[in-house]
Amino acid sequence: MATKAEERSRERAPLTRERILATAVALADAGGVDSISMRRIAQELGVVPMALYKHVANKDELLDGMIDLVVAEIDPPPQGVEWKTAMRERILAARRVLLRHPWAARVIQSQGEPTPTVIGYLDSMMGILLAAGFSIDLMHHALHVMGSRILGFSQDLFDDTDSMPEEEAKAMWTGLAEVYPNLAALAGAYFEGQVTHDEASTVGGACDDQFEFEFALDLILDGLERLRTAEGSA
Amino acid sequence: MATKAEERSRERAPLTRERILATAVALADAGGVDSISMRRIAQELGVVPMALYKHVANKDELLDGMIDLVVAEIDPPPQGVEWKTAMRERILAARRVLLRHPWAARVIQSQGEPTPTVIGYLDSMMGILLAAGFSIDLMHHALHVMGSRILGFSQDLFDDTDSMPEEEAKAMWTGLAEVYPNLAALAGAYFEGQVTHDEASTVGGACDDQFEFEFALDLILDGLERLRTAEGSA
DNA sequence: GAGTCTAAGTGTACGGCGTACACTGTGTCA
DNA sequence: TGACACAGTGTACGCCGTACACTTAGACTC
Repeated sequence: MATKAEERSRERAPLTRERILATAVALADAGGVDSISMRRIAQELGVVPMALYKHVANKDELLDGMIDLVVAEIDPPPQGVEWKTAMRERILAARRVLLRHPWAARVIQSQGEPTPTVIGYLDSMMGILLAAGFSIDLMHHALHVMGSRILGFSQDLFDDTDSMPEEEAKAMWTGLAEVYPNLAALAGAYFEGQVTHDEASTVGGACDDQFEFEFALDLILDGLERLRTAEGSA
Repeated sequence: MATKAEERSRERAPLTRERILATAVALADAGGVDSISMRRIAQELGVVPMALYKHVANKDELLDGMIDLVVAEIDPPPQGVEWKTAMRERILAARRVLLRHPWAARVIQSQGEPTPTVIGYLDSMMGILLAAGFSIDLMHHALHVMGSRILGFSQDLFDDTDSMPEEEAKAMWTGLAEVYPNLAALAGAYFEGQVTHDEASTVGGACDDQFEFEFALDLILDGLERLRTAEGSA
């Protein structure tokens, strides 16, 4: 009967939780979060929707599984460097992963409870702080200060004018500027080339996300470092 | 014919965009974000679902309208105080509003473009910074640093053990602590009463959200103040 | 008044969703 | 050989947002 099984597996690999999750992630990478539906995933796997439920309890659990897959991609923290560098590198590693899976930030936020994998990640972050001599109290505050940034994203309220034709971006900014005086200042500076950001900004966008992310990250890390040394000397 | 109109209005006020939005907000306040569906809102108003579409383009626009209603509740910034105080107060005012409408943070984040009302709010925040002598560049960075916190929330990854029976909370923490060594430290401190937070913590929760929010806010504001004065002297 | 025009509210219907539940088929082991 | 477990199927239900064609009622003109 091996023949039949082989034939079967040649025409279609058996369904597994892993295959389902991988397919779901690929689908989300390609088409955004809206393209993950149980029906769509099943179709991609050449299977009837209800088949998925033999390997995954429900959609919520599937989303958790997808998050785990993504978080597992984050490189471990570098060893033998001071805490600030370790934390900085790890967070930027997380950011790189989340940029590869742009849907993940939103899904992580909209899921209620963090998955064990996420908790494990947080735990290792706590480890870095405690090893550096942070008190438990300050470590606790530190996590709250960093908030979501610790996972490599910081849902901004404004995407600025990413990937918009220059002409259109200009029209938008000046349109807005008529109503909002302070936004006008920002827009003006942008079109004078006055706002530069150290590097040449990404493809003409008004705002280099990566620069802003690191700027904020460093401000926060420096603030925490000051508190840590103050705590140590007290 | 006034009689008939009066009779009609006695039995049911005419449908308006305002009435729809107010009902939607009330519904969300009462039952969370999942209880806002076009059908549910219509039912609440004693009207057929499609009637809503005469006053609201689609569900997305309805959500935008709800956000506007909420953002409009935020008190204006105090006048005649230094920038840090003004910003702090305004952000805490925003937080108070968002605590009254717990669904709003999630909705604001999941809507793509910010509404004009939100942009107006951000613009007034920019005004505070510019008036305090921030350069346009630093003002821009500052907004990114504050991120969502500027609107009074900071989607945390962990809700700690809010509103959970003490017994259950303890079991959860110690259960987690077996697998996650650093979390164990936090749990230990909590149950020894070692982590105190200045005030008595809210109804026995491990973690006083308000305290954490203000701690993070102040750390960030202090960091920005340092950058501002450094910039001024350069 | 009679007739027309407009806009508010209705009713029906479509294609999507997650998933409950009863089924079929196939491989394993007694 | 027959019992059993379990992967995958098929059908169906009750939600969802909303397109589109309709009735109805008030306002406005002649």
